[in-house]
Amino acid sequence: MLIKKKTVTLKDVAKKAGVSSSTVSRVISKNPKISPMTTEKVLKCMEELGYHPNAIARSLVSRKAGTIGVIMPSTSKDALLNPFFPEALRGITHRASKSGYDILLSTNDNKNEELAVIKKYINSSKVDGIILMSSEVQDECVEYLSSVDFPFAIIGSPDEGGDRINHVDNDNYMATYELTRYLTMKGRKNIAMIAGDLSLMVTKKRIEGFKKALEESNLKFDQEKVYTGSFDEKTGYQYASIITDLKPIPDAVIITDDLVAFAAVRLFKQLKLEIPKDIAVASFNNSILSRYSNPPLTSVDVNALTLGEEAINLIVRAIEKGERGNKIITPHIIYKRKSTEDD
Amino acid sequence: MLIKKKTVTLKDVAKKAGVSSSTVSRVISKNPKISPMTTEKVLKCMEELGYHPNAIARSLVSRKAGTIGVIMPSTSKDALLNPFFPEALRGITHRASKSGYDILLSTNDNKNEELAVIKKYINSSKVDGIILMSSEVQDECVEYLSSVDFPFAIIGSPDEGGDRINHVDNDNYMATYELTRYLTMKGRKNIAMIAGDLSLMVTKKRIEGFKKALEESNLKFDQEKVYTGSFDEKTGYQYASIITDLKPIPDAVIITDDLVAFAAVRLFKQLKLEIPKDIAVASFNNSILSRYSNPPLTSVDVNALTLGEEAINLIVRAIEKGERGNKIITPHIIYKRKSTEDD
DNA sequence: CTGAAAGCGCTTACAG
DNA sequence: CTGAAAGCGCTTACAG
Repeated sequence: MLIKKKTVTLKDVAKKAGVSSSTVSRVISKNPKISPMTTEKVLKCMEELGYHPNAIARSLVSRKAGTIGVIMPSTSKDALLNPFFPEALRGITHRASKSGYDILLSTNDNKNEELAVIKKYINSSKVDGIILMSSEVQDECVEYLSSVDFPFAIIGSPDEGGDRINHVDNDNYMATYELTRYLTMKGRKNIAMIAGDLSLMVTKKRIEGFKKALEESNLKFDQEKVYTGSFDEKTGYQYASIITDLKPIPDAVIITDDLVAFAAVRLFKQLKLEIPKDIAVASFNNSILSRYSNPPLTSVDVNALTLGEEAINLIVRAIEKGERGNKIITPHIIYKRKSTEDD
Repeated sequence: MLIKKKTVTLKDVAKKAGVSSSTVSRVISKNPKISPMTTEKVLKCMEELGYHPNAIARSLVSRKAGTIGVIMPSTSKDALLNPFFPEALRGITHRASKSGYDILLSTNDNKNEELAVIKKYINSSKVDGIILMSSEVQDECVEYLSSVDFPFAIIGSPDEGGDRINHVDNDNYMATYELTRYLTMKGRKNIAMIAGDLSLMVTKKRIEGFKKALEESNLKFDQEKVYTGSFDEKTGYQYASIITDLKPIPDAVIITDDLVAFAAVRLFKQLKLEIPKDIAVASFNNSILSRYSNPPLTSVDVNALTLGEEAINLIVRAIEKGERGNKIITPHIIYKRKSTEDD
């Protein structure tokens, strides 16, 4: 058994400094009413005793946990393999610490569990606010958080009630519109799309942007050529092989994740399709994979780091000022690479 | 301004149930002395009032935060891009929630900040224990945690004092030994190594294993052919080009990260070297990259998920039973793929 | 500018 | 099996 060092409390400091607890407390919270002399004396005693305020005790009385809960999506087990999440997480932790908050991280296996975690965090008063790293169509977690009016922010877009829900997102509609238009300008006329999980808001938006761009290019939007399903390696192969079975084979494909695109590219190459000559490939996330692919892939950088940082800005305002319905659109960048550039 | 719903406290439940606070508290903590009748009555009142115990208040009196701090390494900015970390994180959060702990996550930009975060966590009583996701030679964070005897565990190996420090690791020495021996059995006689950051313990161990295997194979260990430096894309290109400038060019190279290996492979191919005929490539982490590479890369799977889970097991025992110096070795698997198999 | 007192929401010996 | 009381380490009106 280890010898438990008696913890130094505010009281000890007060006694040593010959002042009241109130005064010490005020020095800690930098209350300007305390005289410089007293402040200095107290500070010195704190130093000498090695005193550190107990965050738990402060939380109890101030009713602020000083903590933000971050909920990783349950959608896909390999979600964390997608560099989007770690990158956004980095933005979150970084900005949070600057804003004086700690991050409570949770992963979960399914939506029920996700909701349970959220309720636990809220009911136990462990967090002051919550960030949802993704949102689904008809997301029950979003609905719950809205219904109890607990401070929260979404990375992504809510299905509905966007004017009441804090969220930060790229303009996925516009990004996909631009990407598609770029392909049509390059002369592509038969464009397929591997769009991701249809229960995700992002998927919905991207398909809309895709559709709009085709229409404006006087190309037919063919629902049959929009493939939806979970994001993983298999998906890439699977849909890519369906696509190559089409007659005629599409001359371009937009894929909503580099990982999936990478897998698709491999199949195309196995089938001796030349990229971009026979089929152009454009994807999202601009991960290292897209740069390392052969040929390098044109990809939309969604700037996950910024999304994470802005999510913290939103949640802090929600917590400290009660703000709701703030919306931030962060810029995306289309990196044009060999996979779509034939010249 | 939102109407602040008065929070339901234990007292409210007590009043409604017509019992004392003590009794309600005992029901919460499932104290077996409370009669079934009373328990039921209290439970019913809790239900009806929508009562949930306040974790902060419990923490204050029980002196347990119910939280484990996880420190991401500061070594490399793109550390989170390496799938090792997200994967380990998933193991951590998953097992932690099963053990009744929440995870406080921190990233930081440098070692000083890392130490500052650790001190903050400890001094403010926000965490019951700390997991370090990597360890350096002469790691000041390890030294600090040891000196104050705060419960902590390392994913990786400590530089010294291993018998007093809880840690979970692969046998990196053995893994690299095996990998090297495998290459020598395949007839490779001139093996180089891109070993990673020399300040990391893992680098040290792997180099030792490499050396040992060469000696046992009666091959000369040439310090000149062990390249150390930070883990990033550039490193791959850089050292790969140094290697290809050697005369004769090595017939195999071991690279301690898939990402770096991937970059190296690209350069080899640009220089028209055939893999594995001219140069075999073996790496670590078995990320998706290694499978997607052309040719697919032989890679050591370190099983990051398990490392994360075991780290929680260690820290929980450290917190709840005061255990120190526990050591867990988790198995690695060498996935042999085309990049080393010529036949 | 400073202090005494009450209280944040719980737990835990102690007593019965 | 249950309750009254003290206390965890802080903050914050209130009073001066």
